[in-house]
Amino acid sequence: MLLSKYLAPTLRDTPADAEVISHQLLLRAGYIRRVSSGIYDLLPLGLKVLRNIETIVREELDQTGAQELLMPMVQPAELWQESQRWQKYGKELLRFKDRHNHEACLGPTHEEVVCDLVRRDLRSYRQLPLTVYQIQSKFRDEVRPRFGLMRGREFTMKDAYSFHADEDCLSNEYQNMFDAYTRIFSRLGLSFRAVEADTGSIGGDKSHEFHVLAQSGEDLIMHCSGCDYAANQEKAVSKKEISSTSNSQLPQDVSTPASKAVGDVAALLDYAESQIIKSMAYHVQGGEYDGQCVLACVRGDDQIQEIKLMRALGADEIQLADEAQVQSMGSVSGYIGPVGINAPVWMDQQLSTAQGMICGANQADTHRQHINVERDITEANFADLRNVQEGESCVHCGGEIESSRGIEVGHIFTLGDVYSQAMQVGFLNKQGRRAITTMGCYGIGISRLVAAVVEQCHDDDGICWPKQIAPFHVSLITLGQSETVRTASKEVYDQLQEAGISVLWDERKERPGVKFCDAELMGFPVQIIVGDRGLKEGHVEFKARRDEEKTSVTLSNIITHTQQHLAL
RNA sequence: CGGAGUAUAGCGCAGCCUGGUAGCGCAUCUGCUUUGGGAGCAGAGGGUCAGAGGUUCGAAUCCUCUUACUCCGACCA
Repeated sequence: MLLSKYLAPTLRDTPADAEVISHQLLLRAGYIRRVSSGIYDLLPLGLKVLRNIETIVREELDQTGAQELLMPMVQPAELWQESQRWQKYGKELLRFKDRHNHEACLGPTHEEVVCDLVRRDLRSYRQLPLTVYQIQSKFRDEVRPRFGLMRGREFTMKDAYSFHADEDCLSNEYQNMFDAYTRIFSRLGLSFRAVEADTGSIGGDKSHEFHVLAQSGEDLIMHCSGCDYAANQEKAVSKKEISSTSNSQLPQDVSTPASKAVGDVAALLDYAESQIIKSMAYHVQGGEYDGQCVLACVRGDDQIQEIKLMRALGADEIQLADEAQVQSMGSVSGYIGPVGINAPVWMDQQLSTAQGMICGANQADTHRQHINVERDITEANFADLRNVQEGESCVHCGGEIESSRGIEVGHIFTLGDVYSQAMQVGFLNKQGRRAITTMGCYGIGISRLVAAVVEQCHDDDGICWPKQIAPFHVSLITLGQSETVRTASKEVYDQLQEAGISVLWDERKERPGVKFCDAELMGFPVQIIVGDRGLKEGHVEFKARRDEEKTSVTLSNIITHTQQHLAL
């Protein structure tokens, strides 16, 4: 391919609206262009990378015995109504009507469609297990698309779905997928980590996320320095040592004018922050407490983890209560406490045996001290509601918990029968009885991976693609316009292609500096430079993208030298 | 959806406060020179100043509304 004819427009300046490095470099190096918020053109270079990633994903999934198929992007509302998700999914589901006034949506995920497909033909346990997958465009009308390919509204995803006769079989496949994912991300040359995760709106119970470690990651993951334990912050647990105080005094109000924040109260009354019960009122939607307010409590030096709270409550959505809602609970904002409040109380389990605590007294400028949770808050429910913090101890090995930022590029779930029950994906089991399949689902954000790789593989000059997914193996750079260099370049160009090495030939009438800079920016693993200077001695120059130095190689050796470097 | 901001040539920006000829750098085109890490000189093209309304003799500039985009929060591959 000749660069002069190739649609790979590079930019000298960084576009102002690109925040993260992958977005900037992909725009500057001519891989992507923005069409609309969260919606991108993949230019030829970008598409090549995407396809190369797909190939690796495909190879590894085919290895597991999963079968590739392709489901539609446009999906009828009926299927989503059947699974109840037409109501539950919210605004991320882009809905519209066709010319017959039938409601439909753009698929953000394909559980409904795949269940509908499988249930039509599934008769017997003998047909199970079955795993299918597809690589396809998804559309999620994200509230806030950002960071280019990292969080688009339209994006390419590999999604796989497995169907099983029993839980053991599902566990098996889950592990298969876990292993396949590990191979995939390793082959992509990524530094990544699998972490325990919350299952979110997809539902089900067991779940791991695969995170590419990067400063720009949107997720916080907690992991142990001493063992394999790693979890998304939404899910992470830890041991926290708290020096227990015993208290025999009875609860007593204490005046705390203008002291709402935990720190103020602690300072005023000379308490440790961990002696304070931090109380937050939430308005709940969905589940047992639908439409009500509940009170959530953690120690003053902890943070409430709202995802954990939502799961404990079985809620679909929670929001901090507003002033009026706080009043309806019989309290005053800033002085909320679990004693005598007119609302269900949920406390972090660390508080279950706490003594000598202080909390809001539900009246202005007043707190209540000498609280023993067991004695004084008898109606409370307990659950893990707190955010794990760095430096706490691992529940498995006692090691220290550390945190990293990560880009979620894969997520695997055991779904159980959440969808198969709703969609009635049934079969006859060994006993001849009708049973419902148990399911797993497994996603990889392919287009997000393009960005994630760039986040991990770049330097000040541009992208440094791993050779497995680089759009071309070689940038062939011709310096000058002389007949000699052209002829020599053409020869190298032809021979590379014959050897199965893909090459983008920069034969433009540009100055050397421009060509070098563009080559670094685009980031192919190898640069071969043909100039009059070297040709006089019968050689060209070879430069690996990651190396500073160029080496001289004779014209006759350049192909094998390149082959060896790429290990093709 | 809440909060904050931006919108002027392909990209990066100035001009706006204090209303009066639409500008700079890079990119593009032509010519000459140059040619091993984003060249120099000379010339040229390119704009409904996001859109609509208003104020005014006169609006990129002041006012109102609309739209798009970005950033910060809650959701996700």
